Amino acid sequence: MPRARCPKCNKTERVLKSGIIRGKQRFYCKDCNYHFTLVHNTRKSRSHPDTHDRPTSLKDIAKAAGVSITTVSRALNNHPDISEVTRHEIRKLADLMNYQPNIIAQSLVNRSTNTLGVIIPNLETTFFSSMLSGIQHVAAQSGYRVVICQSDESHLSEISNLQALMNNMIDGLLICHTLETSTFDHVRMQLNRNIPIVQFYRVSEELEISKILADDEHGAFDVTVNLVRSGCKRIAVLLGPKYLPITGKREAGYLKVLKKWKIKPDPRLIRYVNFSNESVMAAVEEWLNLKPGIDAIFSISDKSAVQIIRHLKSRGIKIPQAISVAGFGNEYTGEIVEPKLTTFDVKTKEIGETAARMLLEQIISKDNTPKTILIKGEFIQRESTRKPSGLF
Amino acid sequence: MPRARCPKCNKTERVLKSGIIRGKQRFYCKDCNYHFTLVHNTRKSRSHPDTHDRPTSLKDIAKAAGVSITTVSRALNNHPDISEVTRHEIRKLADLMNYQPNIIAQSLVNRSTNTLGVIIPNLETTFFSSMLSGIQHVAAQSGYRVVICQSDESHLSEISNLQALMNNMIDGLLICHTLETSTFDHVRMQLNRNIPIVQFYRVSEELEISKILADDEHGAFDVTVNLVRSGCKRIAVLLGPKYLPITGKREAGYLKVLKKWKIKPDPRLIRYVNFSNESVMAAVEEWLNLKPGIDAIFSISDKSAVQIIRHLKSRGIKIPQAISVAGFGNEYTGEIVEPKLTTFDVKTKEIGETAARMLLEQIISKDNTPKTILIKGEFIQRESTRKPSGLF
DNA sequence: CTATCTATCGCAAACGTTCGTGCAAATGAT
DNA sequence: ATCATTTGCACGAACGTTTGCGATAGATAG
Repeated sequence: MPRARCPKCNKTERVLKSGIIRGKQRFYCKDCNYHFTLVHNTRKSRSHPDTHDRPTSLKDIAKAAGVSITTVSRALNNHPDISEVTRHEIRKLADLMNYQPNIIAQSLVNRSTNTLGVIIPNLETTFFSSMLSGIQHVAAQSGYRVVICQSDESHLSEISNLQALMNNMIDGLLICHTLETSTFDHVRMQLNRNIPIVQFYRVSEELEISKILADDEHGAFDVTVNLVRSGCKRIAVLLGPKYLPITGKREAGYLKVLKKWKIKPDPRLIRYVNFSNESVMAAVEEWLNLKPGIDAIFSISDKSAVQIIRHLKSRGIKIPQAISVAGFGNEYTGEIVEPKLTTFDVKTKEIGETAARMLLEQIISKDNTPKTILIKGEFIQRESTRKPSGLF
Repeated sequence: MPRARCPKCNKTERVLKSGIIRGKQRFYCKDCNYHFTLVHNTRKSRSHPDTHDRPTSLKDIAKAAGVSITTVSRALNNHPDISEVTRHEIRKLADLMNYQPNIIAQSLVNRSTNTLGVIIPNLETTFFSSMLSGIQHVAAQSGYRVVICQSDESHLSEISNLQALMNNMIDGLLICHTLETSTFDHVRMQLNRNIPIVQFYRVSEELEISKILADDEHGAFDVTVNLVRSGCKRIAVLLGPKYLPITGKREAGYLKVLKKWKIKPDPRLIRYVNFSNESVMAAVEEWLNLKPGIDAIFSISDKSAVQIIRHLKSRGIKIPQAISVAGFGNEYTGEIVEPKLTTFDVKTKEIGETAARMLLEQIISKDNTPKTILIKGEFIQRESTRKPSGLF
């Protein structure tokens, strides 16, 4: 058994084993009263502390300039305590050594990361990705980074994303809930940390935080009004899940028009679906078999509306002569489909921009009093509905 | 002049001004030999160090459990040095106190952030946002966050985004260059840091880093072959800017088919555009005025192809009877337009997923040897081109 | 019972910043 | 010349972790 050599007295006689620590054999020299293991210098080369390959730090510049770390930091931050000559000298040196501040260290001491978190149901449709685009632009303008999470319309995923993001990583959160999300305890639990949260598009009214919404009620009102004015009397409406505030708002807008025009609402014409193609088509088929036929379909989303148009066309139904179809959202496909889709532009990008601006404002002002902003949309008359006659 | 009171001796007589520091007046008490400013306790309440409103840290748990910070850290990290009882005790306490580790502090000491950076030209089109979606999914599976930057097809924006992201913030970078980007020094400058970079979709061959590409040459080959087989002989092709590798690859695929079928290439049929609608339409108009007319248009992107279809239809040109139109990319709109667009599915989401997987592999293995992966796409025959006769 | 070993914990240094304060030298006022 | 003030810089603590190593009480072997 080759005895270990004590690094202090350089003898081997009085050295004995002293347990195993993290897989390595440890030794103990009775003479020197010294514990040691055989593998050393794991973390950094202690023999030559200069030969690190790390990016240059303030310490490196300080050493090169012959000043303290503090001075370098202050010089680079334009602190008034530093003289013009020193500042200049240090800046030149920092440039030369290609110094880039370590954002992580800055974040640790400043307790802020200049990062916003975004939780969004989906990125593969322009509807949401354009919101994200708006968010990212506004954030970048203010020097904020954006980290994103897709919940994929899964409530559980939303919860885990939320918890992951809120761990000291972000200065504020933007969230657009999934279709599944009907309880909000996971958000409520995070409110005691002092990280502001702003909901956008799909919001919950039971939370006392800021919200950015599309003007769903007015939007649905506008669309329905235009359908009525064009002569439609039996307008079927496709809505989202019943517990979503968006659904309620749109239904309210729709019903308000019927009431104003004294049209008796037919509950069979109001259907709540989960956006899946099957549920949409099932609703449409039922409508088509109704005894007093329908003369218009107002769909929750442009995507469904486009599917409906294709379906009706395949069944030989003329649009808009027999049935008018209107969508909601103003996605690009609505411009491509034939006939071109009448819809309501909810200004998704503007929603994202406004949400980000509000969040940044809350972060900077440190004032978290809840505000709500409605983004006004715009009715877009195209070809899938008849033109209003103007007699009303 | 109200003299300041010394916080030590509580006298005002021997206190004199001592410069201005960070905007605040400083004082000096000759008796106590003590410097002070009037505003105190900015960083934390030093009088009652217990009454912080910070999230619970290891230190808090340590104090509550009566052990050292080290022990708490090790208990929570399942370090073998900690006994079962202690570990249990501490975990229970941590749960109770709602402890969440500070990711920033972890990142600082571990020198890794578990974060990937993505620079992407645009988010408002499904083409790129679905790549991002793929990236995000793969990253999330491995516990990595994703921070995104849009370059908005601006070279300068790409550069500044790149520099901002590379400052210790991310463990690896995924980049898809802008249309403007023809020099790559800004990327080359970052290669000496040991942060792996992977290019995807739009790549540069002059950089020795990993790349994930669509199979442009085969894709263009497949599309062109199908046009030729359907009887087209004068196939106009719309390409991107000449300096993009993608352009070269597609042109090569196109030319290879012509050569194989012994069709003499006509330089007037090959146009390089910058994706703007005007440049596309200008090219189309020139083609339509050519003496021996064209019988097919193969477009760089589905978006342009759809625009071309609408343009040709508005001029009364039958598709595909008079002119076939094929796109590239397989965007959703191609399915909506009439006639439905024949195109090539480049599998954007798969490109994103593969890029993220490769980057993660490089990060974990610490092996940055460049690899290149071609993502195989799929030709999609729809209605905007004639069916191949099968005689060839 | 002694010699050795094991299990379990704590100390303190690092990671790269920012910032309150100390302090000597230069400057200004009388 | 003397004292009051300003200037310019440095020291060291703090942010919340991780981790190498030291230390000790109990266990085990001989």
